[in-house]
Amino acid sequence: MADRPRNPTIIDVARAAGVSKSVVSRVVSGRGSVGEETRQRVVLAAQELGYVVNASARAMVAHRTYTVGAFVRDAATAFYGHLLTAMQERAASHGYRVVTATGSGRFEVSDEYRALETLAMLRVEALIVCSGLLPSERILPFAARLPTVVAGRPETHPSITSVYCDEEEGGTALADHLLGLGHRGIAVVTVPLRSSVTMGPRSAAMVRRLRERGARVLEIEGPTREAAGAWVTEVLRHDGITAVMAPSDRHAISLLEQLQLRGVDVPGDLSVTGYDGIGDMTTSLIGLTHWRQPIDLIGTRAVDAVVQLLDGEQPPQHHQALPGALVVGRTTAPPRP
Amino acid sequence: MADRPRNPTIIDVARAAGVSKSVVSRVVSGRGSVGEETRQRVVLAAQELGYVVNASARAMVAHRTYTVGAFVRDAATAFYGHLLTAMQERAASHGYRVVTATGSGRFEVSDEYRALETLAMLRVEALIVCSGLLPSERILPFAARLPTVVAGRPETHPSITSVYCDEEEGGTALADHLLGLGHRGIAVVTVPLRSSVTMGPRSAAMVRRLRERGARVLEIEGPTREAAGAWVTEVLRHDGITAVMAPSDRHAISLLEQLQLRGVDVPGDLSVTGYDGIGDMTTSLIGLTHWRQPIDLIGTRAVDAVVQLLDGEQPPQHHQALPGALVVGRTTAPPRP
DNA sequence: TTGTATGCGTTATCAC
DNA sequence: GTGATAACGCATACAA
Repeated sequence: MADRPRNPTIIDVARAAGVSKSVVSRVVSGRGSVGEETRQRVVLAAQELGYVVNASARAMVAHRTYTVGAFVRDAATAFYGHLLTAMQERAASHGYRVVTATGSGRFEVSDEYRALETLAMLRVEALIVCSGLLPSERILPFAARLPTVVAGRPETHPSITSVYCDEEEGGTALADHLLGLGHRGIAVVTVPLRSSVTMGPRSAAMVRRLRERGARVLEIEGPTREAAGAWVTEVLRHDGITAVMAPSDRHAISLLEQLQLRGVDVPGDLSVTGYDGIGDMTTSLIGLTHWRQPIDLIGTRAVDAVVQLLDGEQPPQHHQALPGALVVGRTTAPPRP
Repeated sequence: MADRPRNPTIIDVARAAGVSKSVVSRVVSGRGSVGEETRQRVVLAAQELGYVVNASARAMVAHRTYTVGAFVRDAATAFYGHLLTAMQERAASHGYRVVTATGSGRFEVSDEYRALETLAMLRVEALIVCSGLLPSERILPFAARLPTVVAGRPETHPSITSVYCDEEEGGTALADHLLGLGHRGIAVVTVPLRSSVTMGPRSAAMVRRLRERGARVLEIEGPTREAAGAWVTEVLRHDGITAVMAPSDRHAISLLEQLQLRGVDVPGDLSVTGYDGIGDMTTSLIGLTHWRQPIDLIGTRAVDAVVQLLDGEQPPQHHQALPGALVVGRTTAPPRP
């Protein structure tokens, strides 16, 4: 860094106002009492000098940073972007800042560790983990030292607080929707649990429900969206498949693209469902039938839980499952007779 | 915050390792020399105690935070979400952290001020401003105290560095594309400059170019995407309009939705263009013809510029205009004869 | 109400 | 190579 003028300190302000630094400290922090006239002088002096409190110095003596750390896997996706915004906003209303540690979209284990360590260096007072990939075991060591809540994904570990939208419910509802339309042969693009603790359970729930109710299920393992072409090939190879369930809206979009390329009519030839309901792709334009997660609510509740934890209270529930909603669009219809 | 065990300090580590705190400081910071054997003992002790450096304390004495502040208007939009991610990643590779100040989507002036002040409290070493709304005059006071670069929007002020994708070029290219297809009556959804310094110039460029080349232009002022229905009404009221240009992809999507509702065929009855090329909506599924901004590049270049400024160098160019690209999709076609 | 003194955790400058 | 010691900017208990 090039040489730059030193930032003014309370001492500079004190000198300018002709008082002691204690007085300045009191007026800028708002604690303790100062004469109204003195206060005026100090405020004025501070303004003239362009004084701004030094958060580091304050943190040192206060042993507090009023900061919560958000570990986000990929802020570039609409889901996490929204979540982040909701959390920032809510945290601010509680008097906390949110500092984000986000990774290269795809965290390596070492990156992930570095990210968490950075948060620790910053002395964040609590942690909000937003990542469908990070397994619980890797979170536990941090949860042991810091109030930690997991947002946007199911979590059952007793020592971790969580806020999420029930994946079981969503997967089941979508399955029921298709069954209700009369579909009996349904393909499900599944994601292994180890790849995502959100998409894993939801696709598993879809499969389970469909089987429960006697449908024929074609499972297609589809961890990466790039393989959508292969999924379609697989689906078309089997007779009697009249619907495809994707584990996320983005997966569904990729699917729709491929179907479009091959001239497969949706929902005429094939019904398609998504999952999430975030962003622009599920708008009326595409009309994707999907399960909608209450993303803003997840964000605010996660922050609320963290704040309660910080206040030494116990959040109302250890694991908060928020209600989602089935949104029926135009990509699902009864199968062709 | 509930009472929590104090974090271990170098003193704790020193005691555990049987050395002075100076030694510990040297091994954790990597400066100065220590005996290999001693180092081992210290590293071990640090690990056992779960020691992590305190960034605040370090910042106090070092007068550096290795942190750059990003002021982002709305991280929930795909554009800023991507930008943020790109910046984080690049900054990390330079050894800097990015702390984000983002607002309620729609900043009030006071929020905006508070956000910037928060960044100042944190003693960010530089500022990256990503907001199409914040006028230059409001940035100048900060630019005077901190190396500042504006990312993702045109900027001509001599004391502000900027990295962006030329709005003139994009608007012009899209206009030329439509003219080349044979359109002669074209509606442009414009945004006033005061609402957005990105969308303002680009829509102005569209209008200018179309007029230059003799087309009939219908200007529709459309600051909010919610009014898309009204735009369509306006367009349909005029005879001979065969194309509509939107100031962003999201505007274009809203437009397409409304056109779909009214049964207007795109591109048969009407061609439509967007702008940005971020997110999922411009995928082949929708096939929106648009101008694509090199968003990742904007992010990395902005960070590079900031780092150079920090190093006391002058960035190669004060105002870096990065090349975008015309992406022709399926929402534009020659007008019906 | 105001001022003084102390300590927060770290790095840097010295002696040793 | 190692260990005291002095800042850094602020809050606070205490004295005035």
